Amino acid sequence: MTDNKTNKEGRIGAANKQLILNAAEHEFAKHGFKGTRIQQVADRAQLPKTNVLYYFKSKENLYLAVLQQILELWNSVFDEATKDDDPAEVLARYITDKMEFSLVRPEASRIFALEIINGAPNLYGFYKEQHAAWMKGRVEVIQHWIDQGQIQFSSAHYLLYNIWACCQHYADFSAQITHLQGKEMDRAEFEDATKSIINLILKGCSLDIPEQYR
Amino acid sequence: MTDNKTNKEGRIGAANKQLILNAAEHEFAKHGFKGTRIQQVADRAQLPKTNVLYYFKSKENLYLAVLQQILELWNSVFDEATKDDDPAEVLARYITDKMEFSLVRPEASRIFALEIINGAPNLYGFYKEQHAAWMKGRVEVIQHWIDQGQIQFSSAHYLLYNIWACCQHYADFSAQITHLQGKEMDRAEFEDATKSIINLILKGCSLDIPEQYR
DNA sequence: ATAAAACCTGACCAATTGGTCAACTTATAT
DNA sequence: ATATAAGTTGACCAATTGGTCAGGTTTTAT
Repeated sequence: MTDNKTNKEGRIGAANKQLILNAAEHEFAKHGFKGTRIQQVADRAQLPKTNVLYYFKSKENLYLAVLQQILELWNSVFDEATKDDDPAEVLARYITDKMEFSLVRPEASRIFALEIINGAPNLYGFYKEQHAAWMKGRVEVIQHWIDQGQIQFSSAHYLLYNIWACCQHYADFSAQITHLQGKEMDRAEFEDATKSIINLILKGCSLDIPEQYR
Repeated sequence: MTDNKTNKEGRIGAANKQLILNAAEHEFAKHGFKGTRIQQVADRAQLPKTNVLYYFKSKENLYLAVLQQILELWNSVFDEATKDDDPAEVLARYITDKMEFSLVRPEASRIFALEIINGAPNLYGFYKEQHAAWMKGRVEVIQHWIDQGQIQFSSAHYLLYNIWACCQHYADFSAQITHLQGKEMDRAEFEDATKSIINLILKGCSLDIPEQYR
């Protein structure tokens, strides 16, 4: 007795859905919601347009599915850090995780950025509260470190914003960086950039940089 | 003898063009190029759609005009800084200028970000070389400071990227910040955020923070 | 005064595009 | 074996939208 029994979709459906989601992520990242054509998604997935609409009832539905899939990957060990952890270790690891995501899933990062720039109309409802709760917990941990004098920074909020900004930048603005440097950043350069952010943030907090992140 | 003689457009045209450009900046920032409807721009400018197309031949033309207008404001005293200037002063001022721009022209910042995220297809040609030349000059100045031991940072490029990222963030992600803080940032908070970035970058470069930016 | 240029706009069109539908084939459970 | 569900797809449609055009009014230079 397989799980498929209770599930409406068979194995073909599951495979095709993933194919379509990947194609859609690519197209939405490149053209935004309005700019993306279902036909283009279908072409990239090598399926007829009608087939795309068979699995995802509408364009909006498809977009929401893409968003949801992205948010499931939006994790880091930082999510579970407590005030008893070492700030330098935790922050350096968080920056590393975020930069890794910018490197391996730049399109997911861009979709997220586009969504926020547009005022996050589609994240409302299934992400808003979750995100606010996450933020509250993380701010508490950081604020504790600040209060205890373990790190020096004016505000836990601004510290997090600055970390996000720097890491997100390498995904969102990769076109600009590629142009300015004459070629795409490779993994080695990404690691240099990661170190530069770790150095910046940790020095900014008056923290020593752990050996493994130097 | 006025300048208007040689100019194709009269004073009415100049005024209406500006009205349309402002409306277009708002719409493009909110919906992107594809998502923006000429009709919406016209409504916002309180003019008939045909009138918009009378002044700007096409949607693309209108968009390019908006972009060009934005780039004209993209200036800072940093542009003219030389290696003989004081790094702390110059960097603090640059951050202040960029944050001021994020505060007073967030929509312009967002259009720029959207353009870059989409691979900057429209900036090619009339901005690409100009921007690369600017970057080259600025990197030279910063690299000189690094070589002379005046500032400590691994790479002039990454330093600039990190500054941009932090400042741009407050314009592009204002929806997220507004949501997380429960209200829009006011000028006082913007100044706190600016100080936090100055503190971060200057400490990251092992620089003392000038009195006026504390 | 008057001609030319600039400005204005309602009516219209061709192309695009998200989505529906009905007829069909393939897979799967019993 | 066979009925039922899942998957497939070409034909088609209604709505949207960027853009044209022709005929008008207003502004401006002389």
